[in-house]
Order: sequence, then structure tokens, then C-alpha cells
Amino acid sequence: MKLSSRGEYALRALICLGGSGDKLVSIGEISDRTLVPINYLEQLLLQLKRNGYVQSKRGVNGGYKLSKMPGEIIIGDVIRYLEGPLAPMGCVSITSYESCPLEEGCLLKPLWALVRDTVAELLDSTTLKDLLDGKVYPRLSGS
Amino acid sequence: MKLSSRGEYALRALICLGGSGDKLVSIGEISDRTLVPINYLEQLLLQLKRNGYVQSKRGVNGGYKLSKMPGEIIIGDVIRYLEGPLAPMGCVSITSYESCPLEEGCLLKPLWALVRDTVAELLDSTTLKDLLDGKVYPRLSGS
DNA sequence: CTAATTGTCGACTAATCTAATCAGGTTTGT
DNA sequence: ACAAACCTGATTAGATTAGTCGACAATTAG
Ligand code: FES
Ligand code: FES
Repeated sequence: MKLSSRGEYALRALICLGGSGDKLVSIGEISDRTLVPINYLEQLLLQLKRNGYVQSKRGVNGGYKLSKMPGEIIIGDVIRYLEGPLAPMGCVSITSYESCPLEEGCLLKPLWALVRDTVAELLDSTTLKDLLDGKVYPRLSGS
Repeated sequence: MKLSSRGEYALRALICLGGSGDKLVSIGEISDRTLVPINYLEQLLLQLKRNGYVQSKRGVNGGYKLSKMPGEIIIGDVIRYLEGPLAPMGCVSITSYESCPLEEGCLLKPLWALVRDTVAELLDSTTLKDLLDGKVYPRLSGS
């Protein structure tokens, strides 16, 4: 159930940018602050850019900044984009379903579905703003 | 956040054994019913045996059966034994902590801790009996 | 204009992990 | 003795991860 480094690193970068207001921050600076190898960070920032989370400016004094408000950046989505589905098994993934043999009558599927729903609800109700504010206990089992 | 095949396969095998009462079931038979390659299944059953979940008998008409009541087999533990920690990051794992650089003041850690707690509570309150009975909605946010 | 600075792009690689597979053993029942 | 089953350790092909590299494009300071 481990998360890979891509998601972790990308979130670190977003946190770094979110804490720098509207100022442009260069990759090198982000790398220093997040301890992510600079060449690796490149890839992740590019992907974040393609997905519309950040914008960049080239040349001297260039760099990156957020292109959305931190409150609009949903952690669950970021992880899905960078790591793939949140579901523990393909057969319960909403974003990229993949059939299992044994699927009908499978006694495990309901459990995996519950895991998926639980994790997704948690991560989809947390925004970058929540992280920056240290408010990580969102609508708990909120109705 | 994907689960690997080891956990899935081991759970399928346990379900199969749990549905066969006290009868011995051979690896070949389990393989047929769970669609897990027989040579792979061997390894998993051996590991389940080492962890005390199943017992075996050799020779003709030998096979495997559970060595605990289904109600005593906690799914979270099975997954931990076969796949490693439930935590998404080492720095929030209780069973096998591993430090992160950046750890102090890390804004992500509380989130990962919450994910860990949520998943662990869910899987630790589900037993093999629950799966066999199709009762997968245990003490929901139970007090 | 030119040079320095910064992002962009695509290919490449080493190391690790996953999912098996295999070859040989040992135990047991008939 | 023989066959049916489990036991054990080694090995492997393929995928994935995490990172590296080199060349290029845009921007700005001087
Ligand atoms: S785990 Fe996918 S159907 Fe059982
Ligand atoms: S993720 Fe481990 S300390 Fe931030």
C-alpha cells in the first residue's frame, strides 16, 4: 500500500510553491527546499504543468508558480494524475477499471471497494490549502 | 496505492480454505478454485503456515486447512505479513518506521498518518469471517 | 547582439521489485 | 515400492521506479 516517490515529491513541490505566494520559484530552489533531485523534479513539474496545476516562465529569473488557488487543488486528484488510481485493485477502480477473473461472487471485492471509497473520500476532501494550514482533519465521516 | 498480488492471492486462498470447513484441501485444488498458479501458491501457503494461519498435512490425501477460527483472522494482519506495512509512507508506519528527510515540520505527514489510520482501522476490524459472510461494513466510524 | 539563465523535451539506465518457475527434496498412505 | 502430496531454496524474465543525461528553446541583462 506504499505511495511512490512521484506523488510525494510532486506534493512537496506544490506545498513549496503554495508557500511562496505569487512569486516565481526556480526548479533549483524548489529542489533545495524539497530535497528532490533537480533532474527528477523537472519531470514532475512538467507533468503538473500539463495538468494545469502550475505555470512557468522561462529565461533569467524564470521559474514556477501555482496556477490555481491552493483551495482548488485537490490532493486526491494530484495523486491520481501522478501515480494512477487510488483503488487497491483494478476491479474497483472508478478512473481505470480493469476486470478480475473470479470477479462475480468475489468475496474480496466489497472490501477493496470500501478501501477505495474511504481513501478517495479522505484525499478528495483535502486541498493544498488544508495542508498549508495544517488542517488535515476534514469533514470526518461528514454527512 | 495498488495492492500486490501476494496479498490478494493469499486472501483468496484463505477464503477458499475458510469455505471448506475442516477438510484438507490440496494446493492443486486451491489453485483451481482461486486461479493462482500452483507454484506461486505454494510459497504463499508456506508463509501463511509460518505465521500460524494454516496447517498442513503431507503425503497422500494431504493438504491445508485453517488453524484458526475465521473470526480470529484479521485481514489487516494478513496483508501486513504478506505485503509489508499498510502505511503509505515509511515515516508514518507503526510496524516498520523509517525516517524521512524533511520530517520535522513536514506538512504531508499528518495526511499520511490519517490515511494510515483510516485504512488500518478498516482492515483491522475486518476478519475472514466477515468476508465469508459478506459482511464487509464493520463498526463504521465506531465509537 | 550576445551570453547567461532558466525551462523543455526525449531518450537512456541502474537498481529494485514482482510474479512466477523450477529442480530437487521429504513425508505419508496404500 | 510407489504415488501423492507438501517443503525448500534458487533462479529468472519482465515490469516498474527513481533517477540521469544531453541537446534545445526562450528570456533577459548587459
Ligand atoms: S479482487 Fe477483483 S474481483 Fe476479486
Ligand atoms: S512524508 Fe515523511 S516526513 Fe513528510
